[in-house]
Parts: sequence; C-alpha cells; structure tokens
Amino acid sequence: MARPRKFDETAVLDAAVDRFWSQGYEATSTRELAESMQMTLASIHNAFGDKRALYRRSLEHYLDGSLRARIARHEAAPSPAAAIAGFLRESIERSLGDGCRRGCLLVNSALEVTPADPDMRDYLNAELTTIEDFFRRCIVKGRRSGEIPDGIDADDAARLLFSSLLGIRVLARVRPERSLLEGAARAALASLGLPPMPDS
Amino acid sequence: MARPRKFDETAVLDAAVDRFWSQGYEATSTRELAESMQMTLASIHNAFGDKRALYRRSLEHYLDGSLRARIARHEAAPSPAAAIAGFLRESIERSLGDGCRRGCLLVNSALEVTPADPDMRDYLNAELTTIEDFFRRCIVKGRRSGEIPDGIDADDAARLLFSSLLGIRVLARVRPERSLLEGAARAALASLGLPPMPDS
DNA sequence: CCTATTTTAGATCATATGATCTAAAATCAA
DNA sequence: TTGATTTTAGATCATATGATCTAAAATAGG
Repeated sequence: MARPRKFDETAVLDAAVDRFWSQGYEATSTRELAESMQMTLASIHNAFGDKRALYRRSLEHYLDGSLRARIARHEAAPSPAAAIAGFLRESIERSLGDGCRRGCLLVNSALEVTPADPDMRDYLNAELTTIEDFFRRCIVKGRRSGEIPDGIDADDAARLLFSSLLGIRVLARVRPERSLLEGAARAALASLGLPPMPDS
Repeated sequence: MARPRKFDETAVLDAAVDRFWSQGYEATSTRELAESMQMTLASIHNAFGDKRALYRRSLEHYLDGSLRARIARHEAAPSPAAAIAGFLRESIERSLGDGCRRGCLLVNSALEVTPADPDMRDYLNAELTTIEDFFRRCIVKGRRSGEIPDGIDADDAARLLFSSLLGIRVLARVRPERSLLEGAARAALASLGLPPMPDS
C-alpha cells in the first residue's frame, strides 16, 4: 500500500539510546542523532516525532530490552536472596564493564530530564518502582520461606536496597571503583542478613 | 587604581547556582545566566571566564556554603552516631523542603557534567569523598567509644551510607516522598546498629 | 587635572539547533 | 499500468547559543 521503511527500528533506536546514554538529552543534537541512526531528520521526525518523543521512545526501548528482562531473569533464581544478590552483582558488573562510565540511562534520565516534565517523571517513577517492588517481593518471599532473617521492616529494607542501587549507579559514572561499588552492595546485603553476592 | 565592581560576588554566584541547580548545565543559557545575575555577558566573561568556568565557580560556591559547613556542624554533635543520623535527617529535610525538586547540585553535576571532563570529575570526586570520609570517621570513632556496635567492615559501612545518601538525593528529584526517603535512611541506620534519626 | 586600569554596556559574529518544507522515490491495491 | 500512500533526501527557516569586540564609564594614584 505504501513505500516500506528502509531502516530497522531496533537498530536505529539502539543508536539513539547510545547517544542519549553517552551524552544526555540536552547535549545530544538532532543532527548527531540523525547521523548515528543513519536517517535523515525528516525520517526521524516522521517515524518518532520530535526530539523529546524520540528520547521517550529510546528510553522505553532501553528499558524493554534491559530492565524488565533482568528482573524477570533474576526473580527466576532458585532463591529470593540469590535474586537480590544476583541483581546487584549484575548491576555492578554492568557499571564497571562500561569504559564510557555511562551508568544507567534510567537513573541519568531521572536526574536530567525530570524537572519540568511531569509525564516523563511519572513514567520514570513507574519504571523505578519496578525495581523497588522487585526488592520488596524478594524480601517478603525470602522471609516467608525462612531464608531471609526477620529484622527491619520489609518496605524499609527494599527502600534501602533501592536507594543503594541508585547510589551505586551514580558512582558508576563518577567513581567506578570496584571496591567502592562492591563495598556498598556487600554492606547492604550483610546488614539485611542476606548472603553475599556471587563472584563476578 | 581602577573602576570598582558594581556586583556583589556572593549574590551573583547565588543566582548562577540557582539557575544551574534548577535546570542543569546544558539547559541553562548564558543569556539566562546574565539576566539572573543582573550582569552583562561581557562582565560575566570578564569576571568568571566562559560558561564552563562559571559552572565550576558556582559549584564551588554552592559547596563552600553548604557541604563543608554541614559536615563540620554535624561532626561537632555530641556523638558520632548522632552526627550520621543528623546529617541524613538534614539531607532529607532539604530534599523534601525544596518544592522545585532540585536535589543536590553536587549529585546532579556528577551525573550531567562528568562524562568528558576529567578535571571536573576529579573535583566532584574529591568533594564526594568528603562525605564518604565523614561517614567513615563517624563509624570508626563511634566503634572506638563503644557507641556503635561492631559488625560490617567500617569502610563498607561508610560506603553503604554514602551510596544510600546518593540514592536518596536521586529520589529527591524524581520521587520526593517522605516515606521513601526516610525509609531508606531508617533502614541504613538500623542495619548498622545506629540510633534512629532525630524527628524532623 | 590627568592618566592608567578595570569594569561596564550594547552590539555583533559565526555557528548550532530544533523543526519543517518540497519534491523525488518506492511500494501495493486496483 | 496507474494512482494512492508513505518514506526518503536535501535544503531551508527562524531562532538560540557561546563567545567576543568596541567604546564609554568609573575609579585611584600621581
């Protein structure tokens, strides 16, 4: 019925994610995006809308291909405690393995894009809450099975893991030292009576 | 010997901090800065250099008037445990008290400005380490006096407090809910055997 | 008073930016 | 084949941006 698209949506969104992730929203120009995506500005505008809309799509693409799958994968681990520890371990390895120190696009977005964009903030919060909820589910489940000792309120324990993870992701950008990131995660786990992370 | 400056350096840097803090580095234009600071672009350039240099000066101004004094004030508290709890309490109240959700300029800078600016990164790291060191000193001192129970390695305990604080500052921007911020801090303190924060 | 020195004010430069327009190209249903 | 429809390609618009230039203004020492 009409001319077919020449570009691969996954590939061009991967490229957009890479630019936004490396440089942030404001510091990435539309022309740079066009070059990375190997599309013209008109094609991008036609397919995704303006820059803000493309950012939103890129973030969704990033999260669809990363966060949700990671949570599901770790939650399928043999034990809830292992799920938490495995998730933290993977977050640290991703942070340290990225020589560009890009951190986590979700966390970066929370700090850069938020201020005057309530829609984006709601979306970011929904995604962030996914992580918090994952931690809470694991804590509750592990306590019910006796694997995780009782102690601090389960909501607060999840909040602690959550805020530590965000902090680790901040440090991944500015001070990506293994001892620092692992130390924070190690302390969070030990303080909640959880087993240590698996080796890297 | 020469024409005297008409502007008050503290006042104009306060104004610059306000803009950078609210909008970030990239999203703040030099003209907007000039208007907020009530100076011409030429005067700003003459007094502070280019935009990047002004940002650096603004950040220094912010930290000189905020971070160092806060650490010193809390470290003068009657006990090291109270110093930690008081610092967290104050960080949370500052976060919740700011209707603009600006978070902490130091943390915001760590995420936005870092990537390709090693000088800035080193500076940010030095300032961030100030906080980590503060936590570590308090832990060590409190354990020596018996006020803080032994347990996790002191370095790791400091890293946990540090990363949680950074996470709280991230959440302050995107999800400034008292229950969330306090819950994370409460759990961090309790898990290290520290007394709870003072009431707000 | 006068001169050296620094700060101001306003204009301006060269470029970058986000967004859009026009027209050609490519497909598929009829 | 034809015509409707969508995507491309390239140019372009209006504006915003960081930075700088020129000249006037304001002070203190001589």
